[in-house]
Amino acid sequence: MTILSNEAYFANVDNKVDIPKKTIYRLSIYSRCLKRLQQNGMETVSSHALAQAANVKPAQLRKDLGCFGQLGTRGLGYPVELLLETIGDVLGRSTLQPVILVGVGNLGRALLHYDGFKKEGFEVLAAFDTNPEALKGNDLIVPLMHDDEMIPFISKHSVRMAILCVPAKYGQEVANELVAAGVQGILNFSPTIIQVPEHVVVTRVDLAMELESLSYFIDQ
Amino acid sequence: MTILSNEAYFANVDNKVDIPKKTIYRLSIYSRCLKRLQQNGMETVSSHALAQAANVKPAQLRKDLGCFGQLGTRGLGYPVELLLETIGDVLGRSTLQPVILVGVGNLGRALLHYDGFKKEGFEVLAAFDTNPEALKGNDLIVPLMHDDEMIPFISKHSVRMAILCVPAKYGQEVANELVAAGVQGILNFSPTIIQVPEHVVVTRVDLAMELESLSYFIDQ
DNA sequence: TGGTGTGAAGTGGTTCACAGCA
DNA sequence: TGCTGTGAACCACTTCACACCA
Repeated sequence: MTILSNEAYFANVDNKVDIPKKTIYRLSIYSRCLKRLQQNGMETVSSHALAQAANVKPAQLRKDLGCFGQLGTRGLGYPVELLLETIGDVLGRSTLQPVILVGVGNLGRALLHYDGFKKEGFEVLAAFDTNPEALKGNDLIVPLMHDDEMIPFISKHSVRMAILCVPAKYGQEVANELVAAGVQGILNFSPTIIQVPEHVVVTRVDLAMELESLSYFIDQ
Repeated sequence: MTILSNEAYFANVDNKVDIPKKTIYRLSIYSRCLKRLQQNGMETVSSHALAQAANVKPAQLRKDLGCFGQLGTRGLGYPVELLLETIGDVLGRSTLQPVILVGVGNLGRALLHYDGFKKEGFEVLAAFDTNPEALKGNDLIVPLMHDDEMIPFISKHSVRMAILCVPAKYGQEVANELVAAGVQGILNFSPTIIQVPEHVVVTRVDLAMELESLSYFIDQ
């Protein structure tokens, strides 16, 4: 099993070029910055300028972009348009990725209202909870269903990614169901470590932990 | 300025022993696992068992714990109690850390209801928003105030950490205020890169980005 | 025997520094 | 001259492998 626990990592898959895991992560950042530049009518950027916007070193940016061959022109910089396209291709954002969300507590509900997902190419098809009736009153945008319907739903809609927001003690159990149903990527907000088979990728976002390590790094 | 962008890092501060940044991060995980073990009445754990629970290699766990000197006994394992205490000390969780939250949108509201923070030793003292009146109806547990009151509040209560949930376009602006008021650590949920002075630490949690990179790593 | 502690080797990623092209 | 592309040096962390101890 592979945990991309807030840093991390993966062995590369055959048909893809060998792109460092961290580079992939940064590509998303570059993409954001480039969109802003594009809106401002910029047509080219130097590695220096883009790096500054993304908060990395220029050399790092060039190395990252170097994975895709010759993209820039020396003495000039990189064409914004081309860069955006290339990154989009690599991240596979051409089509809208279907996603489901499990566990409609406070956090789950907030994430359902978060519009950033759709903006970045993900569509939350449905949300699942053990007690959907209790939540009916809320103004949810997506269909809310009972857990029992989850597995057939995943198969039917070929869902490959899930956002997991259930309480810690149900994390593993639900993860097992997700994996059994064919989910290959889990974004885990449950404050627990889940064990999954080799081919499944888990990214953990643990809010309390983020605060905890942050507090260590600030001067005392 | 230092960005602990979901991976992380930092140069170490003088008076502390040299603990790798990633180790700090994992200590939080170990702590979680140990608490569970403690509740189950376990008194000792082997590096193998704890490593498995935390999803790391045994050698890694031992290296991590090795930073604090001799903790375990050969042939037996580590005493759960002692380990928890030691980790608690290192992470500085003896006292309740005061924190504020800025930007009470969907995400901000969800985080205010999230009980994991207090459980891990953080207390959200207050929340700030540009339009607190509009939110008055909601059942918030913490005092909700207007942005204008933020800077004096930070000084008055010696707040050193802030959770930033404002829309992207206000991210930098609010961050500047926070820093000016004396905040040293920012947990940034705004989907934007913020620039801060050297001594301030920023951890970014970008939900859409997490999904994006996750989607890259699942098999196609 | 079982399991820690740890030097040494390995790995992945970052940064440098400079050659080379517009 | 300005800025990219990239080998080589560097660095942080991980993993191995084994000495050593209860």
